[in-house]
Amino acid sequence: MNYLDIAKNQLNKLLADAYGIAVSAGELPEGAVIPPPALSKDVANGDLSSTFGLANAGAFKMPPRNIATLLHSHIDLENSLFVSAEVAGAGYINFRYAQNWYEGVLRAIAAEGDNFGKTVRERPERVMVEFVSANPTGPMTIGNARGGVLGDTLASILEAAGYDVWREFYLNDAGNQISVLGKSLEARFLQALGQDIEFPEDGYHGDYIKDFAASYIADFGDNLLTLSTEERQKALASYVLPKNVAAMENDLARYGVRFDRWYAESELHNSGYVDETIALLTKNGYTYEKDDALWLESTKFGLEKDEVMRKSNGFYTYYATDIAYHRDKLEKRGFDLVIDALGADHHGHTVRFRAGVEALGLNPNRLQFLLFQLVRLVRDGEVVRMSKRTGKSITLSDLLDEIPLDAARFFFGMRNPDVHLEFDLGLAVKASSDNPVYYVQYAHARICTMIAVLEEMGVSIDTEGDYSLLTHETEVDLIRHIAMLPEEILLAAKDYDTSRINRYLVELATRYHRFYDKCRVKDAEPALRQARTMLAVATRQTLQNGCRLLGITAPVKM
RNA sequence: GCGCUUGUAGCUCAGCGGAUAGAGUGCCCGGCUACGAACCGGUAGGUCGCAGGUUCAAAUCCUGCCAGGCGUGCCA
Repeated sequence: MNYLDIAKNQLNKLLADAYGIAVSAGELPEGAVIPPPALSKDVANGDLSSTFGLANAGAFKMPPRNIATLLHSHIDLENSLFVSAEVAGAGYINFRYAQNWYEGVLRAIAAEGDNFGKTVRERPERVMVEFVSANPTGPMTIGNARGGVLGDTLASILEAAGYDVWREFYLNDAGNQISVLGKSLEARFLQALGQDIEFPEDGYHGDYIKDFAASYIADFGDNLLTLSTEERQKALASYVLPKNVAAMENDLARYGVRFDRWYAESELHNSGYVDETIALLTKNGYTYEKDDALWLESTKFGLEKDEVMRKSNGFYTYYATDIAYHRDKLEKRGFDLVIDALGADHHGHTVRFRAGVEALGLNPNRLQFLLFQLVRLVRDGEVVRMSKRTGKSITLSDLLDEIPLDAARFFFGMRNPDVHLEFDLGLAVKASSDNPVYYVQYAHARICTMIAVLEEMGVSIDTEGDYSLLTHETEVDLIRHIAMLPEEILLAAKDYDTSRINRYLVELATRYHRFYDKCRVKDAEPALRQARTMLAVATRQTLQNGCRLLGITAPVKM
């Protein structure tokens, strides 16, 4: 249950009713706007507040405080979730939750358990999140790591927000990069066999190419020497591709990321779906031929220039294939919404993809993007570019060798996607208070130990308490914060900003630590002890539900 | 040049139309005979990049500048 939302809705109605009375009494003119009630930043100003007076000052030509006072005189809090309403400041009306609101929150969590925080929709929209989609030509990068966490967590959050979610990895196993891979492998293969071959300038220079060539020779010797260059490159690429895909799958699984499907680009080609899609674009009248190439009139859809679909050498561009892929997602498979998680270095794709979708006659708004900025690794205040151990650029698997999984997932997710992420390697492995992961997990472990002690004393964690005894400011504050989880999930889902949940959990842990510091549980009077125990249980549940969304553990002991 | 994006405390970042701009970290100070001190509390620290504009109200919206990042291939 979203108790914040329930309170806001009720408050809206109370305000509308009061306004109706004021209008019929001739005290206020008609045509007011009733702004949605907002959470007060400062508890001194109550829990929810209305800016009705301020918002209508211009229209009514009355001082805001007078408007607020008039409206306030007609607000009836009888049988509501609020205990008080008062006019304050320049013209605010501030409301305070009544006891039954707090009790409702705690009862809801006890009843909902693992489902607390979720929103249920009658007809869930089908959403695909496509993420990582790293090139299968080499190891995954730190950028892929951030994309992996953001995509996977967004998918989880969308599920919790009531969507039917599908996770997909688009595997670029065709096209130019595969032929570059073949060329690079061939050069390394021949070099390893003693031939003096120049390495292609546009080839993949990483040492992993040498390693693969060596591993091929170890497995099969020099049997490719008799083949044509083309066949040799193909054979080497086909040898490496599945190995690399398996390695990626393995690294991602280690990272807690799994996909419903790895969609191979080659399928789009082999099935003729790319041909068919390009034919459709032509039929829609948006293509033309020039310089032996086939062009899309993308300028008709807001792009600066037209784009090539089929190159003069007869091959499709990535763009043509991507349009087919998005048609497959939206039209063939019928997802209501598709979200592509892209690194900011690919942000140019967003307008191009939308243009392609629109040229197909589909609504481009069904395609959305989670753009994230790149990652800067830092250790001891210095930017880290290379792996200490290997001297090469740091890969996802290097990172996982060094950083605990929970820390990696938390750190990659803890910033708003559109800000550059500074990843502090030193901090991530630190088991202390300044590490936010441990701070959150410590709160959970602390609750677990305390509850174990209480149960030994015979305190039940299955019976309700007299929640009206929870009146200390740290108790009340904790409950208020617990109640916000469903709303936080909805906001994170709406903005594609999963870092809200990271911040929420840190805040929740803070509220719990404060409560723990100020309010003894074990030594309290039995009735109060019972109520506080149930508050701790509710906090534990909320921490668990939040951690599950982020894909991190909530340990019983640390 | 054009497009996207970011500029908030020493550092890393929240806040994105409402009441005195917040947190973590770092500096300094204080708190365990205790259900885990991996915790809590306090002091100090800010022309919210700059300049205009809209509004009862601007860090938040609009415009123009300045600075950083990214994009602008018959690469993907």
